[in-house]
Amino acid sequence: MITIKEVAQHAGVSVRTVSRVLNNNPHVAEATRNQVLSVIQELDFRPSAAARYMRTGQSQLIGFLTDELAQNAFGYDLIIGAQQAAWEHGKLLFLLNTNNDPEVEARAINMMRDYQVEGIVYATIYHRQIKHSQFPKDLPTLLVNCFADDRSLPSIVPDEIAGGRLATETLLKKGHRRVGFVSIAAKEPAPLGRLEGYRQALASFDIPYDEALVRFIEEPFEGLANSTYDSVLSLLQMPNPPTGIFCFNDLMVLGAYDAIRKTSLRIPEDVAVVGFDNVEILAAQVHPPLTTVELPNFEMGQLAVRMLLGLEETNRGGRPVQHMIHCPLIERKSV
Amino acid sequence: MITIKEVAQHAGVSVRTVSRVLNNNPHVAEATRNQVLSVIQELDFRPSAAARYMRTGQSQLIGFLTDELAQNAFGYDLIIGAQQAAWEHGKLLFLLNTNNDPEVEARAINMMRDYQVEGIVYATIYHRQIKHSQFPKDLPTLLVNCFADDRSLPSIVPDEIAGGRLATETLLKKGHRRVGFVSIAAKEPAPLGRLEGYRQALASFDIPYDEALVRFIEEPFEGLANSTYDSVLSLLQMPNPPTGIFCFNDLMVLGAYDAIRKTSLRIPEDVAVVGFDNVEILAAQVHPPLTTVELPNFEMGQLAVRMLLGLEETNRGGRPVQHMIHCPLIERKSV
DNA sequence: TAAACCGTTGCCAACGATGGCAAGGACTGA
DNA sequence: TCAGTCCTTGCCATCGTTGGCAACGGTTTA
Repeated sequence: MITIKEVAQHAGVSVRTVSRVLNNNPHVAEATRNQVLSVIQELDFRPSAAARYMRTGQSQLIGFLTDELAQNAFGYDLIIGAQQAAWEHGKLLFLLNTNNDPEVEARAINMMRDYQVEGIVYATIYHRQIKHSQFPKDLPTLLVNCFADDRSLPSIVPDEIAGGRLATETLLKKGHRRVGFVSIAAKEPAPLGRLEGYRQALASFDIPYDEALVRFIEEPFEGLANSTYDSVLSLLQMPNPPTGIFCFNDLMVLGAYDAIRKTSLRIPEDVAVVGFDNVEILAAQVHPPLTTVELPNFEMGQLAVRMLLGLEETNRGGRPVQHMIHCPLIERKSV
Repeated sequence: MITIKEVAQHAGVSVRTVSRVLNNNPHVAEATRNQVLSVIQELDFRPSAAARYMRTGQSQLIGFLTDELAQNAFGYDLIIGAQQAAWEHGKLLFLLNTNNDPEVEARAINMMRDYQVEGIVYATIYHRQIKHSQFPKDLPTLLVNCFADDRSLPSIVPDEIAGGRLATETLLKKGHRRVGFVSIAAKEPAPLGRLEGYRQALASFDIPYDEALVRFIEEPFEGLANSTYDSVLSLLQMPNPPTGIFCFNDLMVLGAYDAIRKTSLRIPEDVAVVGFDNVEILAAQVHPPLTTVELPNFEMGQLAVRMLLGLEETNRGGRPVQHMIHCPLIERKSV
């Protein structure tokens, strides 16, 4: 391994001067700088990040902690967004997937501290509440897709209500007056919020909420698409069936499509469908391509890192910012 | 930040002794060790990885480089597998996604060198050949899902031929004698290998290869499921249609299922389907659940790290090992 | 009784980089 | 001509940790 000392020797200057060149210090004669630069190139020298950190206290590292997120297709864009933002600012990302095991999580946080990460992004796969106490107080922490029980940490979460409203309104605006909603039976922000959005949208069109049009799939959620098939089928077999269906997520749309085709109805002519999440390999590949509300994972990851680096506001009125991210509509062909 | 010096002061011993405790050096009296340990706990001291590296030259870091892999749902298991193996040996993973941009890739490798990673795992999304020259010769490198043009680097790739054979045999064993194959028109190891496996399986059952039963989808591959729909439909409308269909990947199965249902045939009673990749959110969720050949991404990631750490053979007869990973069949309900 | 030995401990240099400080040379202005 | 200034450069301490070496007191051995 080449060191700064060797570079100095080869260039016939002191170590201090090489250091100055490395750090773009103006107090170096142009000729000296070029000389050093060429030696650096020639020797293929790269300063040791560890040694640099020792002096400066800047590790340039960001810890990225996930529960089960990284195991799942849904969240990968989040990591990529975070990585890109980090990269743009010369930072590197440490990725650790804890599989939602508290013990692993504690060990992961310790490891990150060992490497003196400048901050931690903690991202969860499902929008949920977490305990703030698991994070060290002395380390900047940013939550994505989750929020602290006492709101003591800045967080970024999707605006589920607005998203649910948008999905429903998309159907209502096309003239659908009987709109079904297939969701999951869980007391979590996502199903709760999207349902609330669904109700708000109906209300804004002066349509009464009809609970016969709403189906909640119970746990376990393994065969989710399959359960959705049953739910949608029962919806379509009602005497006054819905002409538009809002699915809680894109995965469920697989089942919904099957059910609609089973009844020989056409999409979108007879029944329009709107999804949620915009998982590309589902939404863009099903037939017809799915109109869905996007969970802007890439942007959320990007914003998380930017906030962590202090490039965005993280405090408003003395309280950590709780960002609500707008989920845009991705129009394809199912409405 | 607490340092070893402060621990030493609090414990009333020398820095050297604390270091010995930290490194489980036997030359410490039991009482002293306990005393130091309790101070460490009390102060919540963690040794600085950077300082430690400075002395020992062991960064405990592994670079994980991906082309577009991390952007795609297909490959995340690979990353999780690698991470878990690294974790088990006290190593940390640096994740960098280069988006297949050579410039970013070069910069990423440099960054990893800055942090003195002990080795690099380079994983690609599609099985392909890469140039060995982009990697530094002085850094252990392991290729996953790809191989070096001159085979100068150890690599781990799926056994496409055996996988294709397994998929096809699964159909043949159930009595299907007319087996269609829908693939992509690309001169890459995956389509080439799986086709070869398909031919071998037919041959072993004494069935002549009939090119009318094989369809190749041309680029671009955006609407892949949709193109598959057309291909499968044309296959089923042949005078002597296949009763079993092998799809190059699980994504294409979405289109295949649609086409089969369109012709009012049942799966698997009238037409059996086998996929490839075992992408959970597709294979386990379509109806009926898909029997498919698994691309064992988790195991490949795990093996990559183990090989990099020297826990597995990386050289045989003076040549870098080129591992062929067996792809097992995941039986569900489509055959 | 002295030498050898053992277990335990501490001093100090080293890893590779940075930054404060000072010094050398060239130039300016009086 | 000389002091003052500016530009450029080098010396050296420092960051937190580890490991070689030496020293210490106490015990065993010849």
